[in-house]
Amino acid sequence: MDVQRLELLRELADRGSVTAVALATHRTPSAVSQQLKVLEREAGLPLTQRQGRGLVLTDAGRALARSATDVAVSLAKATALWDEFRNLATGEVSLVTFPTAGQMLLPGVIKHLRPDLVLNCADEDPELSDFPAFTAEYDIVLAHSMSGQLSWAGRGLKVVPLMTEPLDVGLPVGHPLADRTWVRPSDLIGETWIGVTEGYPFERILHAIEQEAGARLSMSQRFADLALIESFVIAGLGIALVPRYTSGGGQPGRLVLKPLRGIESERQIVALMRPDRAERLAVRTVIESLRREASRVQQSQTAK
Amino acid sequence: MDVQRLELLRELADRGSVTAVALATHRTPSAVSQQLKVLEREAGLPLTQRQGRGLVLTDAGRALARSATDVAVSLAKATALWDEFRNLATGEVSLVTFPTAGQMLLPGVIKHLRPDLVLNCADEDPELSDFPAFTAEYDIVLAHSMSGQLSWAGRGLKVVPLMTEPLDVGLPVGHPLADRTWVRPSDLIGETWIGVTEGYPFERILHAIEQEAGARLSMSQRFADLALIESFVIAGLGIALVPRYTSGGGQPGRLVLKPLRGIESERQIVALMRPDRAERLAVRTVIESLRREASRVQQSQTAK
DNA sequence: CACGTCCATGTAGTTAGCCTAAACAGTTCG
DNA sequence: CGAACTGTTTAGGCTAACTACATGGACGTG
Repeated sequence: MDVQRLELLRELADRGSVTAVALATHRTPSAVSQQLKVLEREAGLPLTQRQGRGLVLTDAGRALARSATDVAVSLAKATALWDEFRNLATGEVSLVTFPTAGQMLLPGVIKHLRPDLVLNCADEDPELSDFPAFTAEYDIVLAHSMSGQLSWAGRGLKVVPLMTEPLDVGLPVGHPLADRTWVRPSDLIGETWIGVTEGYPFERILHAIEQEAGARLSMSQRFADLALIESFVIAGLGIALVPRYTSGGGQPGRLVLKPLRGIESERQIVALMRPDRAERLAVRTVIESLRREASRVQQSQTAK
Repeated sequence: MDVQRLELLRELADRGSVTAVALATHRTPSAVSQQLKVLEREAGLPLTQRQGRGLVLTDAGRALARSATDVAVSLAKATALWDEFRNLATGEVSLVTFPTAGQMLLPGVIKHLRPDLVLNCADEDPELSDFPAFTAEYDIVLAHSMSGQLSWAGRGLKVVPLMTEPLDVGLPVGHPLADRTWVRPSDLIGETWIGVTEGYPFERILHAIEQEAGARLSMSQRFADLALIESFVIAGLGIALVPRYTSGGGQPGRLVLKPLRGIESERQIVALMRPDRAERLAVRTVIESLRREASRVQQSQTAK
């Protein structure tokens, strides 16, 4: 019933290997192994079992790891409480984001943060990696999903919605649809598309357009980087689905955005966290700042 | 943010002195003092302050102690969970009761308990001592209160209602009211009463009778022990307010119970626990058994 | 099929942290 | 004023968790 040992079990559940846990907790694998063994003896039933050269949790181990999370949460609440008493939301907070969200939100957030609260940011390509898994490494993970679709439910992570961003159709100036105020799926038949990489969330909306319009879209290129996609659109090589608030920043006036009607076309930007980390005062402060910044961006954009 | 230290702070909040904490946790006062000092240094703000020769918590200390309870609860839940996995509700559970509840419930409970779950019982006089305070010493505290009146709210204790027991008017055989099916407050004017000790919960109902009947009751004796009261009633020295399910056991047929109408005359029997202890599997098992036994008693009595 | 690699886990030695013991200091009361 | 309480300090021992190193399976490869 030792908390440190429970925490180790929890880390094992999250990271999947003794070595990874050891690395993350600044210990030798031997120390981790020993402590887990003690925990197992205390529990009186096997919590782990070998699988190949690795180690996996048993059902009992997983259940215990889950309740270890509750312990970690209440402990984090306690430390947050006394941070509030001293009212200093200080310390370091780490964050990963996908590029567009970082570009849209982070500069504003960092500008308004107290100097003694350092926010360490990094970016990752959302389609290359399992974003929820980053919650083991980073305090805050900015991720996006299509509306309604909660791809990271049930993992026991805390999900804080920050904003919903419409996805518009990006056109080059002079395009036949460029003087419309909005477009429908049926308008888009026959166009050449600059697509996103396979598996990217935008993909679903393109499929929805195909279903609605009753025709397949021709997809000439597939890119992950938004700026690259835009440059292709501007060059007249095709049209693309782009997030409204983060598009056209590089070459203003040369890219035309048209709202898409007849289909729900938006993405949700959320913050993902391990529940215990979400309780930290410094983390909560950053989240609050993110929410403010997000609504500020949304306000200023809809005002246009 | 060490759990053991938080636990110590919590104990200090509950018990009020370093020595008491040391005694309860099988340590020397020195050890407790040192750990509290470390905690205070970690917290960065004073958690305790001297008062006379004793020690009291500051506001911050109390707040931290409260969140320490949450930690203790989640930890207890974790250990309970793994006890469930091994499904052995084993170990020791301690319990205090006031005499009548113990007489009514405990034999039946202990009879149905697994032999490897030892229940250590004790009784205390409810008016002599602060019952909620016993939760520091015992896992389960059986207490009673008048209906509606929750004298132990807000202390952060877990309260589990077990049963409500009517309080009847006890009469000697041959008493003028003995052939009635029930009595009203106005019927009781002019009687001599055998009362309970000052401050006892029954007191409130006697006052309510006085208010309803519009006259003061004459109280000749004041006892705490029920059997003593009954013997006085049987001897014709007065009438008394007695709990229905636990009266007349000693000398059956010589005491007559009459329901009291026109006034709510009942007491609630509840179990009081520290919230963390309430989570222990063994404790939960005992509580469940108490509830079953209570409803069994209530069933068999109302069937008469 | 032997070899290197990658895991997890034993073993021995070191160290850090928590405890006891005993002396000390402030407060209350007879 | 001293006896009997409080809680605190200091010194020192012991437990327990860590590191370093060695061991033993499991996987992939030349």
